[in-house]
Amino acid sequence: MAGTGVRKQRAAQTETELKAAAVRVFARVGYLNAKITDITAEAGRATGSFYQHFPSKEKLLEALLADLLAIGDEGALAAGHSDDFSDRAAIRWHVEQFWTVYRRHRVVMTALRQAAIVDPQFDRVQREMLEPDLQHLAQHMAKAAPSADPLVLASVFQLTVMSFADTWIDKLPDDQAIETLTSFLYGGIAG
Amino acid sequence: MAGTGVRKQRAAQTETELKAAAVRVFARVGYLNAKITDITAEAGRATGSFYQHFPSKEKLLEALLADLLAIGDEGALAAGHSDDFSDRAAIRWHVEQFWTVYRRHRVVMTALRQAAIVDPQFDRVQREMLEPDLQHLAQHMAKAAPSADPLVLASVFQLTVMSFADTWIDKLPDDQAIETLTSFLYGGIAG
DNA sequence: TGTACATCAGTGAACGCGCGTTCACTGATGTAC
DNA sequence: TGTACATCAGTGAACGCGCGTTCACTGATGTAC
Repeated sequence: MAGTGVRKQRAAQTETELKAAAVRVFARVGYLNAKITDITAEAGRATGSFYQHFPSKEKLLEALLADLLAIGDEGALAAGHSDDFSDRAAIRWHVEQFWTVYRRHRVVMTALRQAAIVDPQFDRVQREMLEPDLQHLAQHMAKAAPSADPLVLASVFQLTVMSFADTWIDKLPDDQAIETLTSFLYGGIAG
Repeated sequence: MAGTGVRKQRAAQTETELKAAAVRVFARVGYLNAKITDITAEAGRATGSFYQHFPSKEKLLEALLADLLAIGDEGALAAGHSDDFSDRAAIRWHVEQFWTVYRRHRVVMTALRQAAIVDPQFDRVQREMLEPDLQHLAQHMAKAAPSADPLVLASVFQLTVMSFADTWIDKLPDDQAIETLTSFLYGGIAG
C-alpha cells in the first residue's frame, strides 16, 4: 500500500501489451491461426508470461470482447434517431452507426466470428451480442413494412450490412459505402 | 484385365464412402473441427485407409469441390432467364437458382468457407468459384441501375443471398425465403 | 486349369511434430520488525 | 532508516497431449508360365 504499486502497474502494462499484440497478430494471421507464442513474441515477452494474465486464447478473446462492450458504442443506438424505416435518414443513421463501430472493432469482431465457427460457446456469445440490435431493428421494420416478418427483415438488414462491411471496408470510401448500403436497404425494405 | 477389376472397384467404393463420410462429419462438427480419424471411423475404415485416397484433408475437400463442379449446376445459369434486373421475375429466377444449389451443396460450401478462413489457397478457390456468377450478376445490374457501380451491386446481391441462406435455410420454407429475398433485392436494386 | 509369385487395398499400432501448458528459477518489489 | 524475509511478475526450457502421417503386415486379387 505504501509503495507506488509498481508491481500491479507492471502487470497491468504487460496485460495491455499482450492484448494489443494479440489484436495485431489476429489482424495479420487471423484468430484461428494465431499461436500463443506469436502473441507473446509480438509483445516482446516470454511464452510463460501469457498465462499469468489469461488461462487460454479463448479467455483472451473474451477479455477483448469485454473491452469492446465496455466502450459501449451500442449505447448510442438508444438515442438521437428517427425510429421509422420508411424514413431514409433513419436507415442511413443505422448503417453509419454500424459502419463506424465495425471500422473501429473489426479485428475483434472478425476474431469472434472465427471463434464461433469452431467453438459453440462463442457462437452463443456472438448471437447474444447481436440480439439487442436485431430486436431494435425489428421494431423499426414493423412500421416500414408491416406485411413482412419484422424479425426476418431485421436479420436481412444485419446480414447485409455485416457481410458488406466485411468485404468492402478496405476498398470503398466510407461515405460511398454508407450511401450504397443505405440506398439498397431503403429500397429493399420499402419493397 | 481378365478379372472383374474387383480391386479398382473396391478402391473406388471406399473412396466414395470416405467422401460421403466426410460430408456427414463436416455437417456434424464442421470442417475445421473434423479429424481424419473421425472421417475414417464414420466410414468404418482404418485410419491408414484415408491416405491411400487423399494425401490430406485439404485434398479431400478439393475432391468434394471437384465433384460439386462436375455436376455443373452453374451451367444452368447460362440459359432460360431474362437478363434484366428491373424485371422482378429475373431476380426471382436467380435467387431460386442459388437457393437450390445451396440446399444441395451447403455442407461442402460451408466447408469451403471455413477452409478459406484458415488457408489462403482456399480463399482464392472460393473467390474464383464465385467470380463468374459475380460478373454475370454485374451485367444484369448495368441495365437495372445504371447509376450505381454494377460490381458493387452484384456483390451486395451475392452477399445478401449467401448470408441469408446461411442463417435461414433450415428455418424458413423455401418459397417464403425466396419470396422474401426477391422482394428485398428487387426493391434494393431498383433503388 | 493349376501353381507360384507379384501387386494392391486395407489395417492399426507406432511414430513424431506442433504447440499449449507447466514449472523451477531470477530479479525486483513489497512487508515486518 | 535498515535488514531479513516473503511475494510477485516475468522467464524460457522442458513436458506432454492430440493428431496427422507412416509403415510393416495381412489377406485377397491379379499375372505369368
